[in-house]
Amino acid sequence: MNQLKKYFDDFHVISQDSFEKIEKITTQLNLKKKEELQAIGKTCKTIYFLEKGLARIYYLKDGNDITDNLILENNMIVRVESLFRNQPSRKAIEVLEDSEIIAIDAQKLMNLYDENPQIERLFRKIFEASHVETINRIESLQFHSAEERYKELIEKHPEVIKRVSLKHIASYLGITQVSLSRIRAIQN
Amino acid sequence: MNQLKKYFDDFHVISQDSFEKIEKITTQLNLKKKEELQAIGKTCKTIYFLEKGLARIYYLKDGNDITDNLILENNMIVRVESLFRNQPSRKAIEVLEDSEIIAIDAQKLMNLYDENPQIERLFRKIFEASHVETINRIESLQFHSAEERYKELIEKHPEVIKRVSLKHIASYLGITQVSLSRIRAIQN
DNA sequence: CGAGGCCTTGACCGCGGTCAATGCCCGTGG
DNA sequence: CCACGGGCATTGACCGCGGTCAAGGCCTCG
Repeated sequence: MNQLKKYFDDFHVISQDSFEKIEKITTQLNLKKKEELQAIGKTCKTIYFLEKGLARIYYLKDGNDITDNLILENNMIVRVESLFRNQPSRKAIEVLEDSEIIAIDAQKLMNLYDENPQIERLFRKIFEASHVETINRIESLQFHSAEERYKELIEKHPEVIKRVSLKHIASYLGITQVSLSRIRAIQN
Repeated sequence: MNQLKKYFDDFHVISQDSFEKIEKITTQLNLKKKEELQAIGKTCKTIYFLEKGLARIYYLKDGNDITDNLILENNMIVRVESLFRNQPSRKAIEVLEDSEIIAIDAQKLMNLYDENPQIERLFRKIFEASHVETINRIESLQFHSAEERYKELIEKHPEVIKRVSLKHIASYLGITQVSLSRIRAIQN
C-alpha cells in the first residue's frame, strides 16, 4: 500500500483521506507464476497495481501468442481499450513470475470520481502518462528497425531480458523469436 | 461552435453554462492551405478543434518529413505528448486545406478543471478515446502488412486518398511513397 | 512555356519471416 | 537418481516485402 501511495504521489498528490477511500475499494491478490489475472473476452472492470513480480498483456493473432505489453513492478496493469470502452477485451493478462497485486474495482473508482474530483484527476494523470508512452511506442514501431527497438528495450529495462522469455520479448518488439535470436547473436 | 457542442455531447454531456465557460476561452482561427498551426519546438499550449478542413501532425526524422497523424473535420488536433508533459514538441501541425479551427487555451482550460469537474471529465473522456485509438494503431503497425494498413485506411476514411498526397499517406502508414505507389498499382 | 512537385516504374538489395534441424535446460515420473 | 519429453533458443537455407536510387511522365502554377 505504501508503494501505491508513492506511485500516486508522482502523478498527483491527494489527501490521506482520499487515499483511504481508494484503499477501501482494493483487494490484495497473490498469483503464482503463469497464473491468469484476466481472461480473453472478459470486459476489464478492475485496475491492477503490480507491487511485486512481472506481468504481461497478450492476445492471440491467427493462433499465435502476441505479447502486447510487459509490466514491471510499481506499475499499473490495465487493458485500457476495454476499460475505457467498456467492451470485452481480446486480450488477457497473466503473470510471468509470482506476483503481488493490488486490485482496484473500476466501477467503485468511477463512483469515487463523482464525489472526489481529486481522485479523478489523479487517475486522469496516470492514464495520460500511459497515453504518452503509447504514442512514443508508435514512433518506435514505425521508424526504428527491430535491432534499434531491441537496444532501446535493454537500455530502458535491462532486467527484462533475464526475466522474460525470448518469444515474449520478440512479439512485444513486433518480430519473431527467430529474428530476435539472430539480432542478439550479432551483438556479441 | 454548434459543431463543437455536438462533438462534446458524444463524450460527456455538460451544462449550457459549462459550455459557455469553455466558449469564453476559445478563439476562432482561419488558415489557408499549407499554413502552419504550431511549429516544431514549441510546447503545446492550445487544444484545437477542426471545424472544417484537414490537418496533419508531422515531424522530421533524419531530414525526412514524417506524417504522424492526419486529422479530419470534427476532430481535435493535439500534440498530446507535449501537452501532457508540458515539454517542447518535436512535432508540428499544418493544415492541408483551407481550414476553420477553434483554439482552446490549455492553461485556461486547466483552470476551468479546478472550478468545474464536469469539464475535466469531458476532456478526460475525449482523451481516453484518443488513447484507445492509439493503442489500436500499435496493433495495426505491429502485425499488419503495409497493404493491409492501406486497405484499412481507405475503408475507414476513403476521402483521405483524394485529399492527401501520397507521400503524407505513405509516411503515416509507416512506408515510403514509392512502396505505397506499388501497392496501389497492384490493387487494380 | 518552363520549373518544380508529385506519382509511377524498373533494377537491385537487405531485413526479417518461414520452415526445419539441432542443442540445451528443466521438470516429472519410473 | 536417472531417463525421457517438452519447451526454449540457436542456426542454416531460402524467400518476399518494402527500401533505395534513379529515370521518366504528368500536372499545376507562375
